[in-house]
Amino acid sequence: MPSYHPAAIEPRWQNYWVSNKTFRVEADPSKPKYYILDMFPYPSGAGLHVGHPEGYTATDILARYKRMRGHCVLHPMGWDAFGLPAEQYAIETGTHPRETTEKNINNFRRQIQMLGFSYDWDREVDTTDPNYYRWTQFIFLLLHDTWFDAGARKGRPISELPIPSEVAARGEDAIRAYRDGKRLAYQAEVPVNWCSALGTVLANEEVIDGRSERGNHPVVRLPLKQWMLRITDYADRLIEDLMLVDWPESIRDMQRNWIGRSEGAEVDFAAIAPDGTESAVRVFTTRPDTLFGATYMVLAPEHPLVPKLTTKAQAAAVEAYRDQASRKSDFERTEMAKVKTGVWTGSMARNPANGELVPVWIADYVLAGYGTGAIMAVPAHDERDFAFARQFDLPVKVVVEPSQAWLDKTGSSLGNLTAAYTESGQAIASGFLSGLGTAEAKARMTAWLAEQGRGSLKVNYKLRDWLFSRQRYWGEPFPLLHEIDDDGKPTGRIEPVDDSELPLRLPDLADFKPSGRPEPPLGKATEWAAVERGGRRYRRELNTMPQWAGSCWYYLRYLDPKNDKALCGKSAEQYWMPVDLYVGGAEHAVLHLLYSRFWHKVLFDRGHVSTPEPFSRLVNQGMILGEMEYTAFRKDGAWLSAAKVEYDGKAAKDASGAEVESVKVEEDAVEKKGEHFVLKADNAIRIDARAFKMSKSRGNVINPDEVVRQYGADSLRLYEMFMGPLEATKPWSMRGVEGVYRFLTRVWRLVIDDRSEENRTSPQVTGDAPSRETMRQLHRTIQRVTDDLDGMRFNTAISAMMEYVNHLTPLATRPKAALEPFILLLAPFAPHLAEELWRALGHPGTLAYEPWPAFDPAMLVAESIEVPVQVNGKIKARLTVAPNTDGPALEALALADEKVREHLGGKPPRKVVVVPGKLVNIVAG
RNA sequence: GCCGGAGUGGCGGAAUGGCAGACGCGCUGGACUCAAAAUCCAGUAUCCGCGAGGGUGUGUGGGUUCGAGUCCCACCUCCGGCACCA
Repeated sequence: MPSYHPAAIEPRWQNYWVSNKTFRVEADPSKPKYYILDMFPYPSGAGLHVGHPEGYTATDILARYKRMRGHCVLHPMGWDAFGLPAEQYAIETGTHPRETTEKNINNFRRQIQMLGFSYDWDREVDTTDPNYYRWTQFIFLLLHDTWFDAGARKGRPISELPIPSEVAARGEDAIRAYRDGKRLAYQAEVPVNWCSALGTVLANEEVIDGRSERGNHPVVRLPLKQWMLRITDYADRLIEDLMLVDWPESIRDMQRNWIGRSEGAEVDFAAIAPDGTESAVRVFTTRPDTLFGATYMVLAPEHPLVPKLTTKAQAAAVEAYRDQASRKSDFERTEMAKVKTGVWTGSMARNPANGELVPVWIADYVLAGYGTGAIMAVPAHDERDFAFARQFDLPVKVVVEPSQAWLDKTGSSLGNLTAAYTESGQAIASGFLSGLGTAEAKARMTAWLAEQGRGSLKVNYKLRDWLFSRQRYWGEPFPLLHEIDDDGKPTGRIEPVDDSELPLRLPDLADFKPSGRPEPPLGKATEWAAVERGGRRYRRELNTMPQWAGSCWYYLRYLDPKNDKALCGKSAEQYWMPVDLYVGGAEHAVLHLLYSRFWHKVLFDRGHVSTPEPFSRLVNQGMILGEMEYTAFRKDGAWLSAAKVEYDGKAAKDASGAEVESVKVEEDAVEKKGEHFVLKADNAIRIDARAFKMSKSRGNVINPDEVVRQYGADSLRLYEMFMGPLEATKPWSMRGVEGVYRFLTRVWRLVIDDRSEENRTSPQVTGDAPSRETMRQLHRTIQRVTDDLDGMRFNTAISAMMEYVNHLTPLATRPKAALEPFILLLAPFAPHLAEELWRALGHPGTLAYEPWPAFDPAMLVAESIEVPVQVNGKIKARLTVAPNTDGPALEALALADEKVREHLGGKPPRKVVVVPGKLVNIVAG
């Protein structure tokens, strides 16, 4: 075979690896383990895009590298295959989601195998396989069986929940209700997104600006009984244990922000209703130190006390406001944030600190779902309250002394603030707090409130409990039974399905069309849903689990995928866990990773896993954009400079908001002038130059099948790694693929005689000893590639190998001893080519477990090195010296240099800085 | 608005505080060829200069240092996330 022909060699090696099970792995306690995991994909109908192989290639390279370094490597792949698209397709065509899913999985598997990844396919998992979701159901039952012991800060079996005697006294049903109220999985009335036009419930991500993503129909919020998971109980541990993992700080930050822990106090205000009765209105504040500055209160429009506190005179206004607020979507409520709205209820409340009466308002800037749904407003020290007070002319009372600098900067005075002062400072006009600093005043006020029985320390979270049920077909059924009475009504008693009956399989449906009512499709499976046990009648839970469920724990199933006694065996778990490296897209930075961590902690508390955190190290691959695009703009046939155009990638508008035409221009019609690209034909016309996210509608999607067909899998792998740092966002370039392909071709020709008809090594490949310089280059390359792999710097590792090939190419002979270690270095990156060349060099079998080449530091020393000499920081001369020349010798050589003396002009230097082996800098007088 | 990340040739990008632009793409010239492709060789930040050579350069402005792409301060732009969470 004369020339490099990936289409011939790649499938052959892929078959070899699969049929020899080259990458099958079993726990081997004599070796160090390495668990390297990819975020498994949702097998969509569109197939793989080039973003998938980016992370997969990085992990594959490391997996192969670690094997060669003698690690026992677990590197599995599977499918996150429940989800909406297959169900939508079923609704439209009647094809069972099972069929669609199977087809898509087969296509994904084919594409992934075509890229030569070294997965252990014996461990493949599929979340829709009953043998898999049997254990998803098991974990749900475990959550249902667990309560969170706040004292011990851990989850414990519900059987260990202490029952208060007054509850016990009320009998079995009371005990049952008490337990149900404490379980980590519980039911609650929660609003869902109901779209009557589509006749279905939608996920949050399917709702955009209060309308359905498909069809743009209105969506209303409708309360429905839902399963919730008590993730908020684990909020503190989820924050604290971020300290245990080696993750990007940005991701940990995002998780902390998402959880949004804030410490403060709950305070009771006594609100006086129009009928004269008092009711406590509880507020949450992080600034109890400013209580003396509270000049009004605000309740969320939905707050339950609103009707009671509304006076007759205000009733109409309040009712109108509440009605208006209820129809606003969350989006509108926040988008309109610039202008604050609200209505006075007509009532007053007593400030517990000073007994003053303050008006009670309702306003939608207070959220019903956070804290207590009510606040004390301190306009002097809170921006939102300040804006509201301005809007409605409410009093502003300063109780924290601003710094003079702040007053100057904002042009404020104590009697007349122009903005809220939100920083800390000394309390003033605050009774017993006056004179204290903010931190101390907070503590003091909280203690005082507690003494008075009017408040207490409180921690709140932005994180809400996890809405865990979906009104969908294609998801895991809940293994729960609702008891029903003789009239067919639920009694409220819920029985878990016995473990021995798992998996609880999804029933087959003939018709996947939505029922038109906000009820789950499983309601149609009447036979399946009706169950009788011990003379009692039950109806199965009809909701299904969200897509997150299966992906929450899949990393555990890989450890022991065939186990039918446990989700994974103890010894496998103890050997392999935790995951050493987890690679995936940043879009899962919060939800998937938070949910997984939560489940893992529950499994940990209940003794199913032995590590507090599942993923020791996390790396996010960057996004791959489409090819660079140059866009010019035209209006009425005349070019318009991009400087005058607003362009979002789709529509272009000029300054007046009128639509303008956007025209794609070729690269060679464009040149760069200063900061911007302009038309070559007319330099006054600026061009928009950008790379966009790949999307079907844009038509800039790169299909990996096509790349492999043209250049081969090794080139695709190499290019994806060569583009730039793994974490960076970077644009695709077909020419770049061609570049690495040429590199691989050069490697091929280094070894194979491409003029011969047969596949034989080039006559230049000899058994000679390599020259000293070649050995130095080889060892330098080994060192660089090894260091770069350890630091996941794939792009520079490839550069190093290219440099080495550039060194070897012009040589008259290519000693085997210089080639073989290099082939091993290349193997993780371009495994098919490396295997082929390894065999051509006379080695039978696979190189997958050959030891990684070691470098000898003694070989790295060059015979001579060049040391630059600077005068006043500018290079003026170069010295060629022995590598070990010491400082004084370098200094003497530098000062003796003719050019240096010229620049010094006979004057003695003021100072000489010598860095041996690096440079000499002479500071002239 | 807040929290992250990033700004380096025509492009992707490289540089433990010590020779800016490695490597690749593109481009230019040359070799090979009847010719082309492929391949190989040489050049390629920018300005001045025929040249030797010299000046300027890592988003902007300041600073620290013998020396700054790298460290510090202020600002600008782009990307990602969050967004009335009291």
